[in-house]
Amino acid sequence: MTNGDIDQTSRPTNLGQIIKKARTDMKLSQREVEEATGKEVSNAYLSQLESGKITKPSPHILYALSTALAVPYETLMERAGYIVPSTERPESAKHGRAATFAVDNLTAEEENALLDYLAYLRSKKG
Amino acid sequence: MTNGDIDQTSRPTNLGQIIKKARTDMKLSQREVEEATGKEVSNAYLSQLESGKITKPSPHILYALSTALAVPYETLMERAGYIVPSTERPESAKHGRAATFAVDNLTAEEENALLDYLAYLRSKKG
DNA sequence: TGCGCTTGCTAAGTTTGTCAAGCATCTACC
DNA sequence: GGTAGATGCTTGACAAACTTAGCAAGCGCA
Repeated sequence: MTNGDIDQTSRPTNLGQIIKKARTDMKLSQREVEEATGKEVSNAYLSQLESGKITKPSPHILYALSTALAVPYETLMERAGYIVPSTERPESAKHGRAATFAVDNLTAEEENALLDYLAYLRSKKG
Repeated sequence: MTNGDIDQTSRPTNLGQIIKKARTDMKLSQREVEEATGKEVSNAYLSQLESGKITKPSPHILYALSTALAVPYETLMERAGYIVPSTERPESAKHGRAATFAVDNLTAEEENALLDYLAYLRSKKG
């Protein structure tokens, strides 16, 4: 339909094709996958996923599929357009300096004192 | 309303409370958070999140909030009930409380001021 | 030929995240 | 008093995820 001809044999790029390829590679039917996920993903829904009618299934669904189809969870998450936590962040000092505080295991009192102080600093600055 | 009295000062356990505490700790209004996320999270939606009316916001939303509120993305994902890929078992320190400062939005001055203040606090206490 | 079973798919419905608009309350300043 | 702005919250609408029931084509088998 909306679907032109996509090279099914080479490496698939969108989520639906990844799922479909993984499933057919394992020689499973859609209903078998439904079983394999413990009914967490219905065969009807799987069909919609593979045909691209659903573009962003919830991580829960993706996790079930990742285990049933032996595809890494992160891959599916990424392909669904979700931001994948940690797992290497290229540059962005991000944790660099922040770690100073993180590593330092603050006590609750210290945390509160620092937060108050920070609020004070910022209020001063406007 | 539906909300009994929940100890707001101690460490919150559900998503809404985590978000609310992070926001109030930073002394931001809901509309300021909306701005801070570049309008990716509306103040109306934020209100529903904090009050627990929404239990599973999309990872996209959680990511925006994590950066705006300086709370680790993984924490929010976990609290929203999503499975977090890889990333060691949370068993150990992780950052729990210190992460409140996760601090990619501390300026260098603020960081130094806070570190000095922390050193001062600890020297006082022995 | 007909029956049973499987496979992939779709049509229709429910649920839920998300937003725009607007209301109620509080503060502050005239 | 009045009115202006900020803050938290609710409401109504829409879209997208997800479910349930069921259909059409294919298979083997008596």
